[in-house]
Amino acid sequence: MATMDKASSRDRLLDAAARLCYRDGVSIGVEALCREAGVSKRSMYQLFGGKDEMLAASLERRVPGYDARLTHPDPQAPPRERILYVFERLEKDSLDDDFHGCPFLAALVELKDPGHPASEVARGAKEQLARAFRTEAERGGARDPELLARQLMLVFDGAGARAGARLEHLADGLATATAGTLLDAAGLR
Amino acid sequence: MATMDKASSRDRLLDAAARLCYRDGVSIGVEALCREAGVSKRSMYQLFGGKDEMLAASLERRVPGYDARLTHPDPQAPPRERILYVFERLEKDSLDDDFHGCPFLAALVELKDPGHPASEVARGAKEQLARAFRTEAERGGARDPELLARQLMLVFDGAGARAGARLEHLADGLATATAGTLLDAAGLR
DNA sequence: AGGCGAAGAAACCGATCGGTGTATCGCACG
DNA sequence: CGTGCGATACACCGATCGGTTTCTTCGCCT
Repeated sequence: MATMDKASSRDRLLDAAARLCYRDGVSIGVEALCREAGVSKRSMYQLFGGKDEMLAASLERRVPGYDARLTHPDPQAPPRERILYVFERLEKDSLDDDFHGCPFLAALVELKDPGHPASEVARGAKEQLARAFRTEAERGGARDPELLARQLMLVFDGAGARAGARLEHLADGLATATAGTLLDAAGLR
Repeated sequence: MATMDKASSRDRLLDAAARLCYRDGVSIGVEALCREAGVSKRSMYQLFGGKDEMLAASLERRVPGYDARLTHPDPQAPPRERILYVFERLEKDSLDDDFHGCPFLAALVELKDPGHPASEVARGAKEQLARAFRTEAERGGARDPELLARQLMLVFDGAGARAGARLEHLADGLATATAGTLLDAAGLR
């Protein structure tokens, strides 16, 4: 069923939404989204019920890949390495010309409504990264794992936002160095 | 000239733009802006030439007050105190129900175009704060003042964005503590 | 008092917004 | 071979977008 040219209408729609919303912001029109996906507006509304729901679904779909991209390939690697890997990845990604920061934070900033379905998805995604930091901080014997995780999130989101807004170039390892300083101070071996 | 009910049309327009854009985002309509300011669209276009220019002017107008608000009242205070004062202010401001983070960073995130007149103003405002950090870092004898200033900006913008997006509560001094750790590591006396 | 310019109100422009209604098409299934 | 459903194309809805035009009103200056 569905026009399976390559992917389902639903998937093409979610991909188009992810790409265009990331590039142009969530204010992008439904018409443009559907045109890009090669799907009729009618199908879009039947599949998702509205722009807000589709936006939320689109963000949700990005979560696993986003997390995987930031996760050190070796689960046994030392906590410090696994944490710093996240910042190294961020720095590498930020070199891309079409890098615009964390898509979840951007969505939260753009739709200022915390009750928006997409906002809740985005919040969940950010909490997931914070939890990952916390877990590694505990594993590494940090003095205050929760505090360290929150500090790392400040640096991660600050670096992402600033690099995305072209306020900062992370090429010299600024984010990694800053995270490393915080790890040192937290006694993370 | 002008209806000087209280302030000039120009000033009322800039204030309305600052308030509404901060609360609802820069996608707010020109109509709503003018209605709020009690100024006709005609006058708006005569005064500023377009929405983009008015938005830029509105942001520019906020710069001095924004800087003043973050600046320690005593210019002779120790650099460490003057730097930490910025983060204390941020934390206090973030408690406000209608806090939505740094208006300049938000504008940069929302209008993704770095060439937008308002984006350039916003970039200037952020550079000004970075310079202030750098100056204090030098005064305090930090090991690498430029690096420290950039690190502090990561924390400042990360904290502002996350608190504004309701991802974090800074009430416990998270930002100040993080900044303090970085100051320690930089050897800032 | 007369007149001039600045500002306001409101209609208007084409385009787009999110969202629907309708009629057609194509394909799988009975 | 139908039949029915899912997807499409496309017109359409009222509202709003940024921006312009017209007309009127009002305040100030000579």
